[in-house]
Amino acid sequence: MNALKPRYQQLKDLIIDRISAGELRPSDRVPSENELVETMNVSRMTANRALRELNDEGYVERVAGRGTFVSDFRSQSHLLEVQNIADEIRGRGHTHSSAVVRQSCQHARGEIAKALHVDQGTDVFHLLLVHYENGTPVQVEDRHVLASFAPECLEQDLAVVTPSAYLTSIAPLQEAEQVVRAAMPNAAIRQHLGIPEGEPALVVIRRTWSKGRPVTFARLHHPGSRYELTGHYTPPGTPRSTSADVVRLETLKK
Amino acid sequence: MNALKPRYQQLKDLIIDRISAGELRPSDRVPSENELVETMNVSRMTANRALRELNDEGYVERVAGRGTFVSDFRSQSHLLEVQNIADEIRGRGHTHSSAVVRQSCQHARGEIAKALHVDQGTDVFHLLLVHYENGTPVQVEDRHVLASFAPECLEQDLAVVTPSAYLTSIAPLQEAEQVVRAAMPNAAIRQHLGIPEGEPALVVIRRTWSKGRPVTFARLHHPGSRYELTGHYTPPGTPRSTSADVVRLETLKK
DNA sequence: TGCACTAACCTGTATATACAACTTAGAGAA
DNA sequence: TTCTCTAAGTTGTATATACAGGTTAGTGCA
Repeated sequence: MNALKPRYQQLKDLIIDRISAGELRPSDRVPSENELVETMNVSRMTANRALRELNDEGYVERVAGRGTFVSDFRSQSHLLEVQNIADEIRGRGHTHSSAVVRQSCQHARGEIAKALHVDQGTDVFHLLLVHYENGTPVQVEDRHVLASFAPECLEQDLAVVTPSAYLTSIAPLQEAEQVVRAAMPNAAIRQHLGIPEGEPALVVIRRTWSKGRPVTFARLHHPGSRYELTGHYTPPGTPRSTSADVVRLETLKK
Repeated sequence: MNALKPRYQQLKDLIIDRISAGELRPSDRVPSENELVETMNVSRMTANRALRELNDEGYVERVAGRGTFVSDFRSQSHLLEVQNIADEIRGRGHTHSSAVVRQSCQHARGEIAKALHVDQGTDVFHLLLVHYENGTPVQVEDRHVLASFAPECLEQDLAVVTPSAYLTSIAPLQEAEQVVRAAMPNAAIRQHLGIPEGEPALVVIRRTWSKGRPVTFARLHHPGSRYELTGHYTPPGTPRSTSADVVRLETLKK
């Protein structure tokens, strides 16, 4: 029953776990092939395969003659791939945490009412959270939710279950619309993100539909210096291979 | 000099070429490891690595006991409108024009060489253009093209046929990778875009693949105050999750 | 006929070995 | 001191070998 994983996969898991646990940090040295041969009792080719695949998947970078080093994950997420920032961060093996700044009921007005296709004065919940990756702020989530769609929204502990996780648990999303902008954040946003004046923010404005109507409208501010969106398009070749190969166009550790 | 590729890479290229040429069609059987051992004069482990990586990259699917088969990837190319800003602008009923600032041959180094997967010093063409919508600058295109991919690049009048239009006329694109960032542009970029100091830029960094290798690397700067990216996402029961949903991305003038 | 079994494939993994190329620390010479 | 060169360690690749397990066609028995 317990299908034993291949040895090379066990090695990969072991190293990924150590990275996830923070035991190995970006640019730290990963045990060399020969060290793995001795400590893990495998052949060098098996250790080579484990480290090579971790390199292909972006977890580590290998330099002939020097060694293998933990990649400096730069925050990135997939364009148009609507996903939970908590999952995104955890998918990088990092720790997600968040703080709830505001969680209240308001009457929709102006832009919000228009975006949600409701009359002025309709009840909406206003949520303001800061999301942290390994303790560093990476997103300010300023979200409005149609109260009739998620009536128990104010009772949720949104620091534990993120708004988008909670909302998708209520009903599947049908459609999402995103706008990406570069903008100068105001002082409040700057303070939440811990960025200096003059640094731009990457702003994602997202509307999500469920049951045929828009149910939530969110402004997501990210620090321009620490966050980027990646998109990937493949007509004929290479559908799979997780996040694979392609993504690294930055990160030389200096 | 022509650094000889590893044997396993030669095998991969060979099979990709046969797929690209239509000689091997989806669900066709690919030569088995043992057949490659005999016909290509390699060891089985080398053939195994080639086929295994092709599997990881989605070109083929392998079934233990049965064999290796060309993946059934679906029909081609949307994204082309994304590739060409001239079409996007004209699609809005506006007038596109562009000015060529630089069109020269350089030796790849640092980030460029890394992004294009070539050695330092490899010939690349450097193109710098400014694109205008109704006379207003909307994009600075800073592009590097593998010289071996587009040897006649310097003879083109890129103000008439945009670089991306010219490149797609040479060979179909296999894959595109995009990164979106918010950043403060330098003085040169600011001047080209006609924006004041302190205004952020929305930067799209795009790499495109053809014939299995990255062939061009472009940085596209847009004025943050006048440009945004919009995307649309629908999660219908698309069996192919990874590719199709990430596709539609269009620029909109505010 | 119908069925079970087997032989011949195939992929998946693991090991031992070998050589090449690269990097760096340190020994040793000027 | 400063420079050069070497030795050790590292990754990258290639091969030969071995065994496990999945799949299929075909043999041969009932």
